[in-house]
Formats: sequence, structure tokens, C-alpha cells
Amino acid sequence: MDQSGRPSERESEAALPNKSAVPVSLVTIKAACSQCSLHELCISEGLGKEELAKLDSLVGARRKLKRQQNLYRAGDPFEALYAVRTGFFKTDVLLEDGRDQVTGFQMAGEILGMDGIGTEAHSCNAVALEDSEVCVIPFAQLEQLSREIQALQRNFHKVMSRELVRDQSLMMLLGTMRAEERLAAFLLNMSQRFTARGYSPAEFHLRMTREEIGSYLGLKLETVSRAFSRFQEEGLIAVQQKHIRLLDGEGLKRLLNARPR
Amino acid sequence: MDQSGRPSERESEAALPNKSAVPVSLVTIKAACSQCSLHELCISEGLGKEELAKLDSLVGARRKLKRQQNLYRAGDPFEALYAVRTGFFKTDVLLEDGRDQVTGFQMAGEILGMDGIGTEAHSCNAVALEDSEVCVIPFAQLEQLSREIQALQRNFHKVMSRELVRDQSLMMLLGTMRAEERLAAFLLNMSQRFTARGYSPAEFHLRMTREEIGSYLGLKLETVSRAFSRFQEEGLIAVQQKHIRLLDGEGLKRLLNARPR
DNA sequence: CGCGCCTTTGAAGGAGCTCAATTTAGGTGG
DNA sequence: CCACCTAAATTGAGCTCCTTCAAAGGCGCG
Repeated sequence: MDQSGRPSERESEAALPNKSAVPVSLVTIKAACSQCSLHELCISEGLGKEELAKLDSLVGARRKLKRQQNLYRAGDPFEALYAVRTGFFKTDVLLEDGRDQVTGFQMAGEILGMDGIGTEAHSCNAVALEDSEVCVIPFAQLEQLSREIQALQRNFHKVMSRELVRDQSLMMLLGTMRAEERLAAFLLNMSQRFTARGYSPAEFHLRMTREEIGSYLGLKLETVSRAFSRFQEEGLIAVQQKHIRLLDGEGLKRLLNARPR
Repeated sequence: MDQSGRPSERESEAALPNKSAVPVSLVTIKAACSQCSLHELCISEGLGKEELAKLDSLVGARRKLKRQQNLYRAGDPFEALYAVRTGFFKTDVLLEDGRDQVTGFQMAGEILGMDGIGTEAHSCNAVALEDSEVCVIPFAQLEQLSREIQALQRNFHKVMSRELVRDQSLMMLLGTMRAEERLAAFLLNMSQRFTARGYSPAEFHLRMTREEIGSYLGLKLETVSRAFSRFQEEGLIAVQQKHIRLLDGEGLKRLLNARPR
């Protein structure tokens, strides 16, 4: 895995164009927030030098996870938040009867673990979908520091609030959209998030299976697969397994807004 | 409307049993958190006397809303959180194409407005479903005070986190459950929340229409109506318009866990 | 008392699910 | 390096549950 502070790309993706535009040389070794290239995406956004230094002393620890390894499980005592440094995660919730649902996918700069604050125990599972690394942010210390640093407090509140708004969109998706709209929304969202991280807006590698996408979108994997095929037939995208190219982003957007069903 | 600090009940509900168990005499006039009977449900939970006094000075203002009046609208600048004091609210999100979805129902003691923190503007509409009253909590001041009072900071974080967990459950519901399961989950949730507020667990008045329930559950109003009828045929509940009696709570719960579809 | 909104109920249609078979990709070991 | 193996993805056919469209009944409010 590279140490550039960017999310690592797997072998198969080396061939992607536009990827070479990302500087792979900036080596960030043991540095913390003050040195982190994800700075402006993360909870450290907008902090001054001194403040960053304080945050550094808090966030010392890192944790590496192999593909398929759990960062935490539902029921685990809540102690810390985690900032994704490299890699890709999913969170999922398990029902008593065995049904489960993916509730989110997290990439570099995004925060995991906030579900645990309310009850002091995690309510979902967080699993690495590829080899990944997170910054461990002990929560008690974060709260303390955010009592001292107003900007940090504000950032943290914003991160939580944005998560609430994200959830609203997902409810909207699950409650009102049909299959192809859901998938279009999903692809556009992925594209937008990859773009924000310096990757190509139009070409990316999905880390999750069709089943996981389906679970997230409230669809069966076959339905996801069929929708991918349909999009391809219509020239909206090019699909090759997990490798996706968006050929007509506008077309996808039109799919979203056009249907007052 | 009564001034007991409990959510007001409409005329038609005066006849409900168990309701008389709620003391209606405790008159809270202009008092704030320190005097509020919703104390232990709200953001003031667990605070000491002095701390409550500080919170009081912050929460001075109240706002009354008539049925169907907006507390705020999507796009409104974000300035404050609102604690429901009496009444009943819904929040909903509107899509460009006209589709909308109810994202939540809020009752006494619950906090509205957290969606606005991230972007400094509200992302949804909040509408009173009956004549209601809220405590206005200016957010900048709340942040400041929560830098001073650790317990307040913690409470606020817990409230937000619980909202995230609530959203997870709703996603689960929208993503994996069939119509009757969704409605059963909804009824049990309502019952549980009314119970926590001192009302009967088995008998309550729904403030929202079938359409709003359907919107919340990702179903059409006809489907909601049919499910109600089916539950009644099966002896699980007694429905008379918006007035619901749960006759077999266990039966409803069984509906939820039994189906690994 | 009458009007409008909400609710209920029926019948037909369709989107997505289930079940099943086949293909493909990626990893493993001979 | 190729054969093998397993997990993932694709595709088809039939079915189910929910939606759509429609009509009628009931409650509450002015």
C-alpha cells in the first residue's frame, strides 16, 4: 500500500488513466493531522497551527486493517472515532432474524464510529473492504479538546450533522426511488466523492460486491446487475465487473430528476 | 392547550384511560429547563442545579405553532435547535421533481434542527402536526455553553448520535422490510415513545395522515390503510381512524422477527 | 348541513424478487 | 503455466407484493 496519504489503489487499477495525476511521492510516515493530505476533508479542517499540534497529540495511534477485517462490531464498547486514512469501509446493521443491511460506505477522510456515542456501544459493524488504515481518535479526549478549541468543536458538530443529512438522502432514495434511479444516484455519489479526493470523476473501481451495493440500495443483487447492464446498453456507463466508467453523467442525472412517479 | 409541560392531548383523547395518571396540575408557566417536566427526556438530562440555571438563561425563548405551520423550511438559515415542548411535528424533504418524503415524526422532548448545523442552512422542512410549542435553543450559545459544561456537551453529542442510530433503523426498515413489518415497527415505535412520555403503551392517537405514515415508511397510503385493516382482522389492533389500540403487542413483535424473507 | 379531505376497499398491472442456470474473474496448487 | 476451484456476476422465466387507478364511504369543520 502506498504511503501517500491517498486511499490506496489495488493492482488492477494501476492502468486507470488520470490516476497518474495523483502525486504518489509525498511520503507521510508517522505524521498526524498537521501533515495529513486529507486535512481539508477531515475533522481537522480549518484549524490553526497550534490547534493542529494539539490534535496531533490526541490522534497519535493508527490502526491497519486487512481486507474483510472488522474495525468494530455491533455491541463493542464505544471508545473512539476513526478517521479513514487509506482504504475503504462499509458499515452494516444486523437484525435478529438474520437480515442485514449495509448502511454506508466510507472512504478516506470520512469518520466512522459516531453511532456509538449515544449508547456507549457501537450499533453497527464496520468492515474494511480493502486493506485500510484509520486514525484512532479517542472520544473522551476529542470531547475535551473540542471544549478548548472552538473550531474543532464546530467541525465535529458539522461532521455529525452532515451524516444526518446524508441519511436523509438515503431515506429518500430508499423510500421514493426506483431501482435504476437508486443506482444512478449511487454512481453519481461515488463519482463525486472520488472527485473530491483527487481521482477521476468518470472512472473508478468499486470496492464492494453487487450484493453489498444492493443491500445499501435496498435491492437484490440481481436487480443491481440488471440495472448495470441496462445502463451499459443505453450508453450511460461502461461496466467491467467492479470497474466503472461513466460515459454520460448528464444522462444519469436526468434519470434522477425526470421521474415524478 | 394544557400547561403541564406534557404534550397536549386533543379533545377526542380525553377519554383515553391511563391518561388520567398523568398529573395535569403542575403548572409550568414561563419556567425553563430547570422546571420542565421533560427534563429527563431532553438535552438537560442529568445536569446539576447550577448548570440548569445556565441553560435556562440560554433557552429563554419559546415559540408557539399552529397546526400545519412550519417551524423552519429547507433552505432557511440555521440559527437554533428546537426542543419540542408540547405537540407533534414531522420533518420532510422535498426533491426537485416534486417527490417528497417524511423523514421523521418528533414529539415532546425531542430535538429538531440538527440537520442545519453542517451547512448553516436547514435541509428539511419541520411542520407542526398539531398546535405545538418549542423551546428555542440558539446554537452558537449552546456550543459555547457546552464548552463550559461537560455534561451538556455529552448530552448533545448523545442526542445527535441517537439520531444517527434511529436513521440506521429506518434505513433497515426501508431497505429490508415488507409493508406489514414496516407498519408493525412503526406502531411499536410510537407505542414505546408514548410510553416513555407517560401515556398508555396500548392506546394512542396518531397525529399524521395515512399518506404521511406511508411517506415515512416508503409505502403508498392505500398500502398503509390495507395493512391497518389486515392487522385489525387478525385481532392485532383496533383502528378507528387515527385512534389506535394495540391489542396484541407480542403479535406485532412476532411479525417483525419472524420473517427472514 | 354540506363540502372537502381522509380513509377504505376493489381490481388490474408492473417493478422487483425468487429460483435457477451459465459465464467470468481471480486465486491456488500441481 | 495451465487446470482447477470458488466467489462474483450475468441473464432468464415466473411469481409476488405493492402500486396504480377508481369509486364509495365517513368524519370533521366551517
